[in-house]
Amino acid sequence: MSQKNITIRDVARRAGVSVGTASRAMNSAPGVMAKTREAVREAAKELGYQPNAAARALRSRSSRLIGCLFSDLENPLFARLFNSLQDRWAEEGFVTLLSGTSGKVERERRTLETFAERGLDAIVVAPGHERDPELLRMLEAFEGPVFVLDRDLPIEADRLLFDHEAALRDAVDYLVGLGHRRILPVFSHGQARPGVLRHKAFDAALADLGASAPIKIEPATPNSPVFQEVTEVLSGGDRPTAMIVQGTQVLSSTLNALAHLRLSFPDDISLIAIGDSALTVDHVPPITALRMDRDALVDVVANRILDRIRNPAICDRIAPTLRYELVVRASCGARGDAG
Amino acid sequence: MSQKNITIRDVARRAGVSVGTASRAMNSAPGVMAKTREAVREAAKELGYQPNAAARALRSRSSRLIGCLFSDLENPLFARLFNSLQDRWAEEGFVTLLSGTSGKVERERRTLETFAERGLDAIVVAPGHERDPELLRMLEAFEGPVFVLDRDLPIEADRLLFDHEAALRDAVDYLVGLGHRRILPVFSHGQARPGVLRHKAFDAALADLGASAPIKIEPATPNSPVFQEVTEVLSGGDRPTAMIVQGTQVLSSTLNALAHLRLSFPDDISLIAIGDSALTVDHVPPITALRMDRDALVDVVANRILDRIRNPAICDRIAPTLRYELVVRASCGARGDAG
DNA sequence: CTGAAAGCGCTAACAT
DNA sequence: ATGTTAGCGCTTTCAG
Repeated sequence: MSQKNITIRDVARRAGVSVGTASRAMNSAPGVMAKTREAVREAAKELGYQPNAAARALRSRSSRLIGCLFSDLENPLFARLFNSLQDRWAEEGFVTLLSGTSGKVERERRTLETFAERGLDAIVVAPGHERDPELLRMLEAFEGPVFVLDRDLPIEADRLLFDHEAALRDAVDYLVGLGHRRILPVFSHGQARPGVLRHKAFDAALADLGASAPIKIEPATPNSPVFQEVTEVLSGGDRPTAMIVQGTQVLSSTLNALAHLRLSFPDDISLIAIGDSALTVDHVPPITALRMDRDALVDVVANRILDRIRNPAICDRIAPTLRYELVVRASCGARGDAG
Repeated sequence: MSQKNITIRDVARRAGVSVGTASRAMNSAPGVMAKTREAVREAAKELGYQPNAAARALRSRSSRLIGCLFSDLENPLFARLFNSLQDRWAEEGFVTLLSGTSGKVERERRTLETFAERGLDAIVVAPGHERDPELLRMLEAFEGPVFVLDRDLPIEADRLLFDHEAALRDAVDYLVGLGHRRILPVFSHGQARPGVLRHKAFDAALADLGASAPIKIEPATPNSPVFQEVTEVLSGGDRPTAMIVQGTQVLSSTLNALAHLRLSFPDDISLIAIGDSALTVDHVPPITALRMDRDALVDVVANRILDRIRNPAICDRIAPTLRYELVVRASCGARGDAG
C-alpha cells in the first residue's frame, strides 16, 4: 500500500539489461538469449515484480480479457462452460468475464456496452434476443472476434449450433420404437433458437407418424416450475405414456409431480431429459438423457477464439453443428399396446 | 477495426475545449461550468466516444474491477449473490470478475495472483481453504479492500459471518418441539467455517437434550449425491423421524431417496433444508428451510466495498453476523410418541 | 474555471 | 541480441 510499485525498470536494472530486453524476456518473445531471459526472470522473482495489466493493455491494444454473455446461467451447461473456458483461457493469460442477463434485453445491451468500453479481445454470446436491432448493431460494431453460441443471430460471426432437431427426432424415434404414441413435451418455447427448433422438430417427428401432440406443456422459462401443469395432465384420462422434459428446474418439478402421483418410471411412464446433469445421472433409476459433449464444445469455442485473437486476418467463418447424444439409461420402458 | 479510435482529444477539439476540461466534464468532476460540461458530453455523443478503460486505469491507478472468489459456485446462494453484486456495482461503473475454485487451493492461489496483477480495486473472498499460508500471504499482500464472506480467515479484513450455530439450534429446537428425538443430519463437514459450525452446533443442541445423533451422513461436498446413504439409513430399524438436509444436490438426491422408499413428509418423516431455493419453495409440499436474507447480504457487501474504495482511509473493521430465518412450511409434522 | 504539460508502465519500432 | 526511445489515452498537477 505504501511502498512504491516495482516496475519493469526496476527489474531491468537489477538484471543489468535494458527495459526492452526485460520486457521481451518476461513475454517469452523471440530474440533473447536463454541466459539473459533467466536472469531477468530471476530478478523479477526476487523483486516480486507484477506486470501492470493496464499499462500493457494500453500499449499493446489488447486487454487480454474475454467476455461471455449468456442469457441463462441457471442452465448448468452454460455454467460449466464458463468454468471450462475460464480455465482454458487462464492458461493462456486471459481473464474471462461473465454476464448472465436472464434474457433481459436491457441487460444484454448494457453488458455489450461494458464489453466494448473495456476493450475486450473477444466475446462469446448467447443472448436471449435474436432480433433486437440495437443489440445487433452493437454486436456488429464490436471490435474483435464474436462467437455466437447456439443462436440464430443475423450477423457475420463464427458460431456453434446445437442440433436440436436431430436430438428431438432421436428422442421421439426412440420412444416410438418402444411402442409409445402419446408423448408429452415439457420444454419451453421462447423466442430463441433452442426452444423454437425443439418444438418444430418435435411436431415434425410426430407429424411423420401421422400423429400430433394433443397436449403440450411449455414452461415460461427453462427454470419455471411445472408441478401443477404436469400433475393436471397426468391425472387426466388418456394419460401420456412418455414425456420429453427439459433439464434443471423443469425436470426437478416434474420428478416431484411424478413422485406425488405415485407414478414411477419406467413402469408407469417413460421419460427422457433434454440435457444431462447430476439430476439425471444420479437419479435412481438413472434417467435417459440427451447429452451435449461439453468437452467438444469447449474445445471449439476456446480454440477458435484464441486463433482469431492471434490471427485477426482469418476471414473464413466456422459454423459447426454439434449433435446431442441420446444416453440410454433406465427411465424408458417398452409399451406393448398402442398406448 | 479499420477506423481510427476516437480519443478524448477529438472530443475536446470538437467541443472547443482542452483535453483537461473534457476529461473533467466526462467524469463529472467539480469545477466545470454546466454549459461547458453539456457541450463536451454533446460532442462525445456525436462522435460516439468511448473512454479507454486501460488508459484510465493506468493513469488513475484504479481498474474499476472488483473480484469475487467463491469456493462453491454450485451453491445457488453464491451464484445469486454474484448476480446481485454485479448489478449493484455496474450501476457505479465497476465490472465484477468471478472465479469459482471448487475448493481447489491451487486455483484459489492462481485466482488471487490474477486479481493482484489486474490491479483489482477490491475483492470479496470465500475460499475453500482457511489456513493455507500461501493464500493468507497473498490475501494480506493484496492492495485494496478485502471482504471475507463467511470464512474464519485469520487476516485483518471486513467480514460477514452467517450464524450457522443459531440456525442449527433453531432447526433442532423446532423439531424437538414437535416431538422428534431421532434427527438425522445430512450436511457436509469439510474444513471451512460453515460445515464445522453446523456440526458443532448440531451436536451441542443434541447434547443439551442428553441425546446424540447415532448416525450422521456427511456428504463429501455440498454437491455430492447421497441417495444410497439416505436409503440405507432410512431402511434400517429405528429409523430417524426427522432430517436436516443441506440444499442443492444433497437435497435433491435425498428427495429422490424418499420418493423411492415411498416415504413422504410430513407424514412419514420431517425435513428441514439448510438454504432456501426453488427446490424448497416450489416443492409440493413446500419444504421448511433455513433462509438467508440475500438482500441484506448484498447490501452489506456491496456498500462496504464501495465505501472502502472511495475512502481508503477507513480503518475500522466490520464483522456483522447474519442470522438464518427458519421459514416454516409444510415438511415437518408433530410426533406424538417419543419417536 | 480552463489550458498546458507531465507522466502512469509498458511494448514495439528502430538503432546498434 | 540488446539498447534507446516514442507514445498508447487518459487524469492530474500546476499555471493562469
